[in-house]
Parts: sequence; C-alpha cells; structure tokens
Amino acid sequence: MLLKKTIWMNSHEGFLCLSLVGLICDILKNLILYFKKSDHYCMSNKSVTIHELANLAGVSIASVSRALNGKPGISDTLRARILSLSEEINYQPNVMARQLISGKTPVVALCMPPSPYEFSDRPYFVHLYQALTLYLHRKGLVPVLFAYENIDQVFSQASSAILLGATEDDRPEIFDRQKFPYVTLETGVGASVVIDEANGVYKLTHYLFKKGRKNMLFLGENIDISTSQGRLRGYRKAINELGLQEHFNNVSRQISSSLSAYRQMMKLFQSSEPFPYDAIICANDELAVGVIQAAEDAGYKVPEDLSVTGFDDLPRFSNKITTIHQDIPKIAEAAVSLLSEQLDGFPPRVIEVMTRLVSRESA
Amino acid sequence: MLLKKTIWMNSHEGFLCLSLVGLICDILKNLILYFKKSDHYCMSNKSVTIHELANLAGVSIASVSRALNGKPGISDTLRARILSLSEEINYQPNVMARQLISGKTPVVALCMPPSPYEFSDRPYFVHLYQALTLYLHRKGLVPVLFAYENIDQVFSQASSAILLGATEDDRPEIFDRQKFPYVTLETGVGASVVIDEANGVYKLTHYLFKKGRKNMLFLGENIDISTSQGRLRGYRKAINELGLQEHFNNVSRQISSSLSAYRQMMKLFQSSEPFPYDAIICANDELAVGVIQAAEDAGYKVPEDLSVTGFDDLPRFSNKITTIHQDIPKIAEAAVSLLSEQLDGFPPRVIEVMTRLVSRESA
DNA sequence: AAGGTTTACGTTAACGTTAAAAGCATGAGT
DNA sequence: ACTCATGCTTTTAACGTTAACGTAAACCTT
Repeated sequence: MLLKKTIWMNSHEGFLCLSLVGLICDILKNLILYFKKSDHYCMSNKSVTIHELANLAGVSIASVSRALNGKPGISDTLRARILSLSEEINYQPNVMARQLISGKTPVVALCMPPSPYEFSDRPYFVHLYQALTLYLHRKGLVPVLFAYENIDQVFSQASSAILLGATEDDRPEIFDRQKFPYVTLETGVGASVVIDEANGVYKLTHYLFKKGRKNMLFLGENIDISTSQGRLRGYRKAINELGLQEHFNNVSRQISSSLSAYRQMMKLFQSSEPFPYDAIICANDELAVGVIQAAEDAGYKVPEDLSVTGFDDLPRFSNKITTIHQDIPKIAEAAVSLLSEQLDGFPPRVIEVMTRLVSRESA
Repeated sequence: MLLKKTIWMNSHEGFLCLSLVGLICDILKNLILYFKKSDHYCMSNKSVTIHELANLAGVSIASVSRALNGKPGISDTLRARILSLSEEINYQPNVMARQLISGKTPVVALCMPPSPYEFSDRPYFVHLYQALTLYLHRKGLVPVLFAYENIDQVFSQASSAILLGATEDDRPEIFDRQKFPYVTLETGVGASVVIDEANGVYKLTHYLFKKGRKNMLFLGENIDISTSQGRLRGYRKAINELGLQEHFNNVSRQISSSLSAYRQMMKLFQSSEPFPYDAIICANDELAVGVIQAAEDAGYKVPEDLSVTGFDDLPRFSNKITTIHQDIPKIAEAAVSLLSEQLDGFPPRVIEVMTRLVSRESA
C-alpha cells in the first residue's frame, strides 16, 4: 500500500523536510547495513571454471587439472595446448575449492602485539611486515593480520603463525599445547629467528679500533629492551678483548631517541673539556643521528674528530652513517623457513641471522 | 640392498666423519624442503564436521546448519539442543567450505605502499593497522596484507581492498576498470576517508586565542606532505578570522622531527630577544615534543610563557601535550563501512572523520 | 606372440557446507 | 473422510577442485 498525498509547504518547511528526508535516508541505509552484517562479503569474481576450460579444450577436467598442476600422466602436446588455452581465457583456479579439497590452508597468521605502543615506533617492524608479506606471497602463502585480542581465531583460520613483538616469557602456551606451529622473533625460545646483534657490535668495535679509536662510548637507550642489551654485550666483549676502558651511557627513549641523544651529547661536549671520547657507538641509527647533529653543532668534525656508528641501517636515517645492516628480507625468509620445517614435522629450532658492517661517512 | 661394512678409523677421522654426516643431513633436509616447496601448507586442524555433529545429535545436517546460522524452520528446542551440543564438542564450521558454497570471500586486501620509507616512520599507520585488524575481525572479515608488487593477486584473492598510503594521482586504474571496491585514506577521491585536520587546527587556534595568545607560530615539516598542508590551512583560516599576524616556520623531517624542531626553536630562542611568540602550533606531536624540550632547556615555562600544541595524540608522545586527537578506531570503522557500502551497490563516497581537541598540560 | 607394465586419458567420488526441494506428520476446513 | 495448508525435518543437489580408480592402447619382456 502506497501513501499518496500532496503536502503544501513554504520554502522554510521545504528545507526542513528535505534535510529530514536526508536524515531518514541515512538512518535507513545504516539500518540496512546493520542488518546485512553477515553479508558483507562480495561475490568473488565468478571466473571461468575448470569445466569450461575442459569443454573448450575438448578434454576432461582431469586432464586439465593434471596439466595445470604439472602432474604426470598427460602428453606434452596436450599439456601445452591446455596451458596456452588457459592463458588465453585467463583461467584462475578457485582458491577456496582448492583449499577445501586439500584440507589445507595457506594462511599464515601475523600476530601483532597487544599494545602497538612499543611496536609502532620501531620502523624496523614495518619493514619486516613488508618483507614478510612479499616473501609469503612468493611462496604461495597468505599473510593474515591478527591482533592478540583474537588470537583464539588463529587456530581455526591459519596453518601457522608468526608472532611479532612476543617476549621470552610472554609466549602463548595455547600454541604449545595445541602443537600449533609458530615462530617468534628475537626470543631464542622454540622456533625463533635471532639476529646476531652482539656479534655485529663486536665487529664494529674492532673495526673502530683498527681505525685508531681508543676511547669508545656506547650510547644505549632503555637498557631493559632486550635488543639494546645484546648490542651492549657485543661492545663489552670487544672492549675487554682489546684491553680498553668501558664507557657506557644510557638515555631514555620515552620522548624521542635522537633528541635525547642530542641533548645528552651536548651536555657531554660542554661539561668535559677536552672531550674524552673519539668514538660513539650508538645502539641504533636514530641515536646516531642525534649524536652526529650534536657533534656538528658543537664544532666537532665527524668522522675526523669523532667516529659515530649506528645500528639497523634503515633507509630513512642511515644514508651517511656507518652502521650495522640488518638483512630484513633474510630475517623474513628465515621465519618462513622455520614455519615450513615445523609443518614438515621437523622440530622447532633457532636460526641466527648474520648482520653486516656497512662503512659510510660517519666512521 | 644395504651396504654392510665395518670401517676402522682413528678419532680424528671419526670427528671428520661425524661433521660430514651432519653436513649431509643438512643438505638432505634442505633438499627435501626445496622440493616440497608447493606443499608448505598445513593440514587445517581436521576438526569435527557438521555431519558428526548431526550424527551425535541424531538429526540431519540441514537442521544443524539452520540451527547454527539462525535460520528459521526449526523448533526452538531442537535449536537449543544442537547449539549446546555444538558448544560442548567445540564445533568450528569449516571456513573454506563456507566460502566455496557461497562464492564469497571475506578477504579484504590491505595494500602497503611500494616503499615503506614514508610509511614506516609514521607510527600513526601502525596504529591504523591495528585498528583495522580489530574491526575487520569483529565484522567477520579477514585482513590480508598485500604489497603493491603483487597487487594483481588482489583480484583473485580478495573481495575488496584498503589502500594505505595511496596518493590522489597514484591510485590504481586497474581497480577502477574492474569495478573492484576499494577505499583510500586522505585522498578525498572515490571512496575515501578524510580527517578534518584543517578544522582541528582551526578549533585549536581559536582555543589558544581564547586563552589570550596573540602571536602564534605554526611549525610544520616538509610542506609537500598533504597532511601538513591541511593543518596549515586550518591555522591560516583561524588567524585571518581573528585578524592576527600569520607566522609560519617549516623544518625538514629528513632527519628526526623532534630534533629538527628542537634545534629550530633553540635558534629562535637565541636569536630574538625578547621571544616574539606566545604559542607554537606544531603540525604533529613529535614536533611538539622537540619544542617543549627546547623551551624547557632555554628557561621558558610551558604553558605559562609559551603554549605548545601537537597533532595526532599518539600514546607515546602526547601524555602531557595539548593536542588534536585522531580517532583511529573511527577511521578504521569508516573505511570498512565504505567497503561494505560499495559491496552493497552504493556508490563510493567520502567520509570525513572529526577530530577532537584534547586539553592537557602544554597549553 | 602372449603376458605384463606403462602411459594417457576419462569417470567419479570425495571435501564440508548451504539451500532448494521433498517428505511427513499434524491440524483445520470442506 | 478427503483435501489442503503448515511447521518441522530429511534428502539431495549443488560449489570447483583434486585424487583415486577404470579403461583402453601402446610399449616392453621373455
């Protein structure tokens, strides 16, 4: 039943009415969207199926399947014909059907730490995401993001998981109990990728010694962070070997790493004349940036008067810094290998990824 | 045929042999892994199926399906019985079968920009990832990471896409041609979420004026970045309305935002006595951190002598800064709504997310 | 040359789910 | 008593793919 009625109104009322109609439309749309909540998906491009391809080629679907999957039991000529035809009509095998029949899922869960606080201001992690995404796709795997809040969904949706930002004692026992394959970074427990950070700084310290540096200061931040600790350890080992005096300084990363480093250095430059150090080994590139700027502003020449080194070699900071390069693609590759190994039944193990000294202008 | 032979060797040879065996084992393992490359997936936990559940309940699979999906045509008692039994045996419906039968995929592609350069050092994006992940999961959608390098795979694997870090002129025409639903951020073209940044700074400027500030400096960075431009626009509008003098200063973000801001402010503090400004409006929180630190070091009191404001309200920086809060969960929600609307046939539109002034200690 | 083995293909049954169709009681209307 | 509708349940047919199985023909073996 339709309401049919003419309403007279003046222009003011008309405007009111129009905006009212707009409002009602909005409400209705939201209502529709609200109730269609289980139907948010889209038709997957209903592409050409294996049946149509088989029809066009005049063969059975089995032959097509064999041709496409490189399975034996088909003549080379037919295989070639099917493959070229498949190219021609741009056939894309249905991912869901494949998964259903095989009972396998290519989904790898990428689990983000509960609070992105620590996470978000380490650009290193974003680069790692990028590298993992590229590498997983190349392997035919699908990287799906998970927040720790819905970690229980990981089991039913993924085949394995990469835990970013997990700590040694904060690993999910659920995964262990269910024998669910997963990899952590920098924990060294279970299947884990660790970076030989200590060794990197160790090599770096020796490198500086060879360049004639004798009074090296290690500048770290928030020493409770495990990575900073490893880097300090490498410095200490080298310093002890070389019979030099150990100098350690720690700034807070509460605010901004480079600013903290800058102010700390400025204080040192002003308080102690002559300046007692000939090299500053920074726990990361951001600190190094601050140190170099401070040296410049205080009238010291880098690297002539003072060598400055960083760690990470992230593109934003380190175009001129002598630093330790982290091979992020290799780290991603190692993580995926560890998953594969576990899926193939091998026991979890630790892969150590090597770092590389990159000599640039600052040291 | 087994080789059976006793070999005598001395301990040195024995050690050599053992490490050789280890080496060979390693090579073999790598070979296995290499050739099994197409089989990286895992058996999806072969959980209980709808059939077993139906058997246990003594009913048909159709009734179970109806009960689980809240469809009508089933008695309340049976529905309750099936649901409780399903809980009991922890039945998880098979995602792949569901997708296959429905022809729909819940996959939403999250596309990362080609170079994470600009991307990685904006913590804001990481928070957005987190928010998007949470919200998509709540909606039953699956966030899958894609690099721009394999953007062509998006079509066959996802139902829609969220493009992070896309610019106005750098949007993929492929998506438009294929009528593939997608959302961009901050471009304002097609389906897009924009933040009323200009308005945020506009309100902030008025707020400072009400507090008695008359000489306000806007401190931006790399003005070519679109966000900085919008923020500057808001400042200009308010300043003109208030009949005040416009003051604009731009620092390079090449190095570190807060350090650049710190040095710039120090220069200003030292060069001009008395200091001409009573408020610094920073384009983001990082800059504000540097400004506040500089003021403190130069002996100025914040906010008594100098008001300092930021933008973004990211947890790391802004615990004490008066700033403009970006409602990241709301931005995520808006993006997903825009996708849903397009999937439901509505035309793409722009949603503007409002910002909010958060008054804290610095102004 | 008779038998077995390999090769190349076709047929068909899964995989777990949903939805349409069909069955089947029960009750009401004629 | 017969039809018809109704509410609940089962049966069955899809969805697109893979793999096990069948069936010929061709290719060896003795």
